[in-house]
Amino acid sequence: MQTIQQAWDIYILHIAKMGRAPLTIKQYKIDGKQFIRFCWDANEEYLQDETIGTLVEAYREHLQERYTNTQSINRKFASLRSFLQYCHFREWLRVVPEQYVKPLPRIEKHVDVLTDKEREQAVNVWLHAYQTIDEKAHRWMALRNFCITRLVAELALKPYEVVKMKWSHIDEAKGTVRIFGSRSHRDLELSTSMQSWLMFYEKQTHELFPALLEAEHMWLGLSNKAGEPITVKTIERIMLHISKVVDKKITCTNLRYSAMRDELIEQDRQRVKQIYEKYGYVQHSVMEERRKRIFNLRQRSN
DNA sequence: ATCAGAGCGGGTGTAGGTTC
DNA sequence: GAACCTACACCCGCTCTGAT
Repeated sequence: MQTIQQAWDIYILHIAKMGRAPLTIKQYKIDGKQFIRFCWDANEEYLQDETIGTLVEAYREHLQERYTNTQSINRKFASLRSFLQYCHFREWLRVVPEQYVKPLPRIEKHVDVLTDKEREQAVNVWLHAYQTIDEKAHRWMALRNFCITRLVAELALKPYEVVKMKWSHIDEAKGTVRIFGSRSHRDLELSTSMQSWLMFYEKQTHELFPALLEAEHMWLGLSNKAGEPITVKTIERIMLHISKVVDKKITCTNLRYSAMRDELIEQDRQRVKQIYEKYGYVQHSVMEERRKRIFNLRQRSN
C-alpha cells in the first residue's frame, strides 16, 4: 500500500515531467507538505479508499478555519484535486472525493490605483536620491532604480518583464523597446525623455563598470556576479523603499494599473479590445475585468 | 566585541493571468 | 466563466560590512 507521502512525491515528479513552471512545483510542494502533516495529525499515513473521503472532508474544514481568503483555499483545493485525480489515474484510489475539493465562490476585490500625484511622487523618490547622493556606486544605483520605476510607471511593465530587459531589445531608430513576457512579446514606444534617461544610464554604467561593456542585461546589481541581471526581488525592494518615503503602499502592480488607468476610460469597452496587447494580456476579457475593478474603486472613493 | 543596517534568498499566503 | 497555473508581495532570518 502507498503512503500519502510517497504518492505525493511521485505526483510532484509527474508534474515536473509535464513541464510545469518551477514556481508552481514549489507551491504544490508546500500544499502537499501541509496536507501530509494534517494526515499525520489524524493518524493517517496510507492512501486508501476507506479513509480518503473523511480525511479530505476534514481537511476542507481545516483549511476553511485556518485561512480567510478564499483564493488561498481554492488554490490548495486545486492542487489537492489534481493530486487525487492523479492517484485515481494510477489506480491507487478507486474514487476521488470530488465534492470536498470543489472551489468556494470567488469574491471580487477592488484594486487600488494611485492618483497622478502619488504616481509622480513615487517616481521622484529615486530621482531625488540620485540628485543628492555623492558616493559613486550608490548614485549609480539610484539612477538605475529611478529608470526602472519610471519605466514601470510609463509602460505599465510587470517585474518579470523588467528583469528580462536587454540593451539589444531597444530599437533606437524607432524609439521602441521590445518587451518579453513569459510566453509572448510586444513592442512599446518610449518617450523621448525616457530614451535619453536610458542612454544616460547606459553611459554611466559603462563608465562605472568598464568591464561590463559586453553585459547584455540592462539592469545589473552591484553585488551580483558580474553581468548578471537583478531579480524581481530587487524590484520589490525598490518599491518598498519608495513606499517608506512617500508613506503609501507602492507596488509594481499598482504603478502598472495607474499607468493603464488613463487609457481605460470608464465606458469605453471598445478601446479595451484594441489595447489589451499593449499591456501584455493574452485576451481582452482580462483587461475588461480589471477596468471594472479599477473604476468601481474610484466611484466609491470619489 | 557588539550592534545596526543593507542586501539577499528561502518560505508561503495572495493575487494575477492563462487555459480549457 | 470555471478551473488551473504562475507571479507578486511580504515576512523572516542569514551574512556581510562598517560604525561605535
